[in-house]
Amino acid sequence: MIGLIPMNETMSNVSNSLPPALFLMGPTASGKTNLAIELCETLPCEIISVDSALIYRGMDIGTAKPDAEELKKAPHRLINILDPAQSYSVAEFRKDALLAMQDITSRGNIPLLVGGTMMYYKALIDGLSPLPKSDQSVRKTIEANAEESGWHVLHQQLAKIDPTSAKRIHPNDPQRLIRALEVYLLTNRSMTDLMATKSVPIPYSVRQFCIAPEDRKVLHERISKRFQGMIDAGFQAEVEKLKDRGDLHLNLPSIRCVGYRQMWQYLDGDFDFNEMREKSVAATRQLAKRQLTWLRGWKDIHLLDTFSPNNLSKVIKQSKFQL
RNA sequence: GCCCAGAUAGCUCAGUUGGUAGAGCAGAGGAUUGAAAAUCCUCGUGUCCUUGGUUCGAUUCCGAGUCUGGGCA
Repeated sequence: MIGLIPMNETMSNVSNSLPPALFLMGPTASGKTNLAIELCETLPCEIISVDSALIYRGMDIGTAKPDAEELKKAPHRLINILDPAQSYSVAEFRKDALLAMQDITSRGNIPLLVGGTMMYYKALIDGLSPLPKSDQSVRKTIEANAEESGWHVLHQQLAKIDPTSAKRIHPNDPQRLIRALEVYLLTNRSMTDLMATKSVPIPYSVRQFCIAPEDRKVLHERISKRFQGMIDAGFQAEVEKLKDRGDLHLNLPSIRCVGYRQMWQYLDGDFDFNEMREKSVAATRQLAKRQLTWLRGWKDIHLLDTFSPNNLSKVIKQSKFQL
């Protein structure tokens, strides 16, 4: 087995006894997938996807999922694991990813985690608190209450049972409000209370890399071109097929994915094709912006030269790690 | 060629009974614990098309011009 030994002081604060793992992060359309596949050609790596959209079967074009040829070259774990009617969670991701990492490590290879879902990385690295999983019926009850008395009243209720969370969560943020109330209804304990404990951090010596754009404009250009490419590749037909099933809708996490939501609304007649295109591209830019917000100030991360991730040796040299 | 309606933020537009203006979208920054490609917070100075006139003062009223729609020839 090949070990990666950190040469850089700032990144060597991990025990040498822990197995290595590589993380490759970056905003959407930055070229993560290509770089990861290249890395696999030279390093004994196996890829684990860190992406909340690639998990869905039948959502290929709009998620920029690696194609069959790429997957043959470099298989990705944690893609195509769910039907679009289902939903995933950060806790399930952490569990699945750790299992996959363990499997890869046990065979003497290095887990290479690639993707842009930053909360998944965060939870994987730092661990999660022992919170209950979501419960649809409880959520329905909460939503019905909100419908009746308004979100502000629910926020006031939260302030009584969990003042710390209420302070943290904005009254206009229904998603987090529901979650905090749900946790209390399911456990009779406040979210703040439960968050006092956290699962152990990741048992790996993690090397984190980021492909960051030197210029936002360049990324915007890539996003726009990529969306046109998706349209040319039959994105509309892909969404039509999902819509024709009849059991999917706009409230599902899958259909809320960037591009899918807008195409769905276009098919509903909410706006014309051009508007759909503009809204989709804008939503993708906004996604990239949020990803960059996570990345800015991310600890122990090494920046890579964005749009020329061509040469593996260069990457390794830049990474300040020695094989 | 004539008539009518427009011309205000990157875009779509509102508005100022004359005291130099504000929404939505886009954009920027931030948050982020089982939906996260989600959800939410904060951020608005721009020759108010040009040019004459009236006025203490015009983006606003009047005239002319330019451009863009629509109608009539």
